[in-house]
Amino acid sequence: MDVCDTSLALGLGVGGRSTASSSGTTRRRQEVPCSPLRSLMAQKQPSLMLSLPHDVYNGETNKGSEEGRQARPSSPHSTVSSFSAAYTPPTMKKEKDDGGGGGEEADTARADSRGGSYDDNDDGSPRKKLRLTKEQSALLEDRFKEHSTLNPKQKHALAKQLNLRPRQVEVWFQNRRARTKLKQTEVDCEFLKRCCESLTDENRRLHKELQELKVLKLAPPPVCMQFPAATLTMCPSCKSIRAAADGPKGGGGGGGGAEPFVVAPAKPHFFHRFIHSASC
DNA sequence: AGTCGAGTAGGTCTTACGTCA
DNA sequence: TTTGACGTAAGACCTACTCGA
Repeated sequence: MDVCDTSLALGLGVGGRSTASSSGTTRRRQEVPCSPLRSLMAQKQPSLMLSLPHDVYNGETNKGSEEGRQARPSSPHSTVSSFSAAYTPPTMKKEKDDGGGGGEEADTARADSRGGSYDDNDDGSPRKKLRLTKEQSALLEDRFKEHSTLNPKQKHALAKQLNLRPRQVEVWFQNRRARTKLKQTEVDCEFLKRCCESLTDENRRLHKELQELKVLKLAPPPVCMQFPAATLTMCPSCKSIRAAADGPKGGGGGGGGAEPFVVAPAKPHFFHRFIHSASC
């Protein structure tokens, strides 16, 4: 019999998500993309196969997620535009019904009352960058925690509430998603690194054990092995292995008080979280 | 140097519309 | 004339990248 190969395969199947993580099928992702490693981390146990399923994100996807779909204007000629008053591509129609947002574009142009840092100047002078107030940021954060994406209705409502343009809200969410994802990627990367190190150590250890076993195999069998298998019994409670006193053949004079040979319960030498299932 | 609002490029998806068998 | 399939344009929205305050 051959000794099986105990080397560990460390498969880091980093499924290539094409740049178009928007692998197309999704329109509106409702939540922060669930990192492929989330589940792994949840287990707190690296697996031997650290594969990143090709598109976990798409698992969440919602070809059928109608919330976003419904929220979306059903026709190019309908309703809501996410573009701000400041930027309206020539080809685009001005929004007609804007869900009551018709007037809010005017509002939002004067978005900040705290210094007018954001003004739509037609005179060509560069626009100053907006800094959101603490209150605005806090509310946006709250909403982001609830949903990482907004449907147009929510966007307009939030914009109105914050006295911002819908476009600004939209951009904030876009940036927030991007930066959340970036952070998550860094965390995932760190986690994978640790997994890799851990598995490398484990592999090394198993190789060492394998060598030891090979040496043992060449050595004379341990004492317990000198008994015929049929004469060995294991105590169900203490798991001790005993040589049965009255074996089929050799009971002979054993019946008396002859203390049978006792082998201490074997430690599960090979047990390890990584290989437990495999060895069982 | 890091943060963050904003612009842009390029992608997918849906809808409306025209054409054709 | 009607109808279904198909191609296309337009618009909306997304991610990724980038810039600049």
